[in-house]
Amino acid sequence: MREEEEPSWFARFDEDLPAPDELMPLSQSLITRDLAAAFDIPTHGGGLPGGGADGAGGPGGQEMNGGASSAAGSSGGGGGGGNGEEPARTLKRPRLVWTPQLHKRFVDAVAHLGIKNAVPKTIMQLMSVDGLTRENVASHLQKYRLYLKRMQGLGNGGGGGSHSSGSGTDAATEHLFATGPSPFLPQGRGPAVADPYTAYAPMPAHPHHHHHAPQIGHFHHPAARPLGHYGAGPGGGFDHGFLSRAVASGAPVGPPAMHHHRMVGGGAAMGMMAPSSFADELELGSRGGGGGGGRRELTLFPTSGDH
DNA sequence: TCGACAATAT
DNA sequence: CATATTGTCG
Repeated sequence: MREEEEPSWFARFDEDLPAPDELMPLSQSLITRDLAAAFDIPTHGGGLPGGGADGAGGPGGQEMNGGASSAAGSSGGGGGGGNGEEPARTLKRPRLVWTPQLHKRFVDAVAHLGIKNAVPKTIMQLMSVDGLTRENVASHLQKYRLYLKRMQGLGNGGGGGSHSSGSGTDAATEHLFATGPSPFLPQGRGPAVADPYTAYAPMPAHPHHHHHAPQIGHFHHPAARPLGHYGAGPGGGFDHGFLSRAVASGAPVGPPAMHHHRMVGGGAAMGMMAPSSFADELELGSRGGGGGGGRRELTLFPTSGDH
């Protein structure tokens, strides 16, 4: 029984979630491609991972070819060589690697916003992920919606089937938007929306029909590794994990120069934005149950219907 | 070859 | 802002 539904959710926002655990937005991923690939990034030799040492596994390097990004590269030779400077301008950004963590943030943001405010712009701001642009979110948003739709339309099966069918709503939905109109809603609008949307569920398995390749997950190539809490420096870095914007390592590789958020000119706008807390925890390596061997990692969300 | 993700264009 | 389309990697 839940008694009062206090706005605790956001209260916890600044409380239990600075999560240094995963404060690694895109920088890592972004650089991984262009910069790292081109000249091995100055990961700040210092040792970004502080101790980590966990090898991240190396940048896999996804596209070695020029592909899209290459260009920047300047392959040519000459020119660019030495640039010690960041080609902030005119550089195309590699590609966004939606790592599970990032996705979780995305989902959480959407969940907390409510379908009504779940618009790319707001989501992006709520996420406070550096380098993330509206287009990125928008693109992913549509994918996410499709996924939800798929699940809804199908009644349920989606979830993997494992859980019961039948019943109803997924647990996820429960803590999804339904309750909790954001306290910081723009105009205070927002009486509960209660949208019958489902949320993201970690479906363990899907009859992936064919597909021969082990294609694991999606974080295949990027070095994507949650490690490395960049941020806070030894001196106190950030106040309290508020905005994680600003990449530490020196070079926000990704974002060329977009430091201007344009707030809504309207007025009240949202005086919020600053929560950098989300419950993120990645559960990897599900071993065990499964069984058997069949380790089929799924992509962010299984989009497989059947072709 | 197809499948899927992300970017881009409308 | 949402949707459709294209390109690329897998």
